[in-house]
Amino acid sequence: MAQADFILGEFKRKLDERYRLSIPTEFVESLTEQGEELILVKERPGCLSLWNSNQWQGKLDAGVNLVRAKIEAGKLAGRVAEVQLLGRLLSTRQRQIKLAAKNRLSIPEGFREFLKAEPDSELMITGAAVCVEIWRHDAWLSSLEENIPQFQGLLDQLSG
Amino acid sequence: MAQADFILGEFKRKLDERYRLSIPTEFVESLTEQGEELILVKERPGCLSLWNSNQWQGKLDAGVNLVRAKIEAGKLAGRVAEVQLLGRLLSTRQRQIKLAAKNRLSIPEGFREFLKAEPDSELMITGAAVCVEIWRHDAWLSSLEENIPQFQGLLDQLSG
DNA sequence: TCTTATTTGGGCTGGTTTCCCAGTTGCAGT
DNA sequence: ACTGCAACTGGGAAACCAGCCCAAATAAGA
Repeated sequence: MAQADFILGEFKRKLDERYRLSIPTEFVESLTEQGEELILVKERPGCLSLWNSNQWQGKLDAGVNLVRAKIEAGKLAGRVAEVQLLGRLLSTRQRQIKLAAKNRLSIPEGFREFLKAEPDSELMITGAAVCVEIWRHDAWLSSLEENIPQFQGLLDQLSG
Repeated sequence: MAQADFILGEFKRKLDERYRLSIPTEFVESLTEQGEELILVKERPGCLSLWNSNQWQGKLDAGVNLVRAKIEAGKLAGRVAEVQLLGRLLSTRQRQIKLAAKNRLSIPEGFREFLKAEPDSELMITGAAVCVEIWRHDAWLSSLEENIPQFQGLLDQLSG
């Protein structure tokens, strides 16, 4: 996996009647070595994201460990309900998956409802720099409309 | 590539049934050394622009590379969502491509819809000083009608 | 007019993507 | 525990598409 490079590009794919779709080889190669597991995540509505395990763990562990440490230190004693919620979200939000032959991903129950994609519908698979995202087509369009104008500002902000 | 010279001229070309068209040698030579990659960009409706990678770098990649470097250094760990958004926008807006033999460009899926050009339709390929643009014929005409009157003013403004 | 270069059209091939079928697993009801 | 239904998995086959190449047609130049 070429860690340094951004994952970029967009592809249209069709969900088959068994809720499976094939991920472009290009993306699979930038995400993972052959055979490795991937992490499928519910990050934003109308979209599922696909991460390299290690990268995702790094991103997640950083935050979770902090919380854990705080709990140990008794600093979150009064906020048990919130910690519980966090735990609940951690449970449903992500799942380890493995691609089948021909880079085929079968979207698990639970993630289907979240994506709200019907069998036979068109999906957009796009590179999002650090991960790959699978969008319901209409959600993709509206997300673009909303965010394209901010492009330059965002770039300035991140690079500045 | 003659960096100093403006790229000028216009040519009519036909999109074949496989969404391919040949770029005039003259343009290819001013854009790039043989074999180099080019950047295809959705900049304005009805039109795709074709840039030299390095020149595009000046406009944009400089910033993008900065972001990339920052990520490597772990400086954007807390702003992954923004990086993702940036990646998403980069994915749809631009794409690295390579010309096939005979300077033939095949317009990728995704850019076809943006250009809204049917197979067998007429396209205008025009020099735009710093890049080459590929216009749907009708979009070209209306863009001309709109902008020609401003020519003198623009020239004065830029030279003054 | 003849030669050369450019543009356009189409064939072929190998890799992707989609479709289809069969075996398997898991669950529920009897 | 057995049976039947439904969902999931896997693999093969067909369809599709992009890239590579060649050849005809057209334009340009000598």
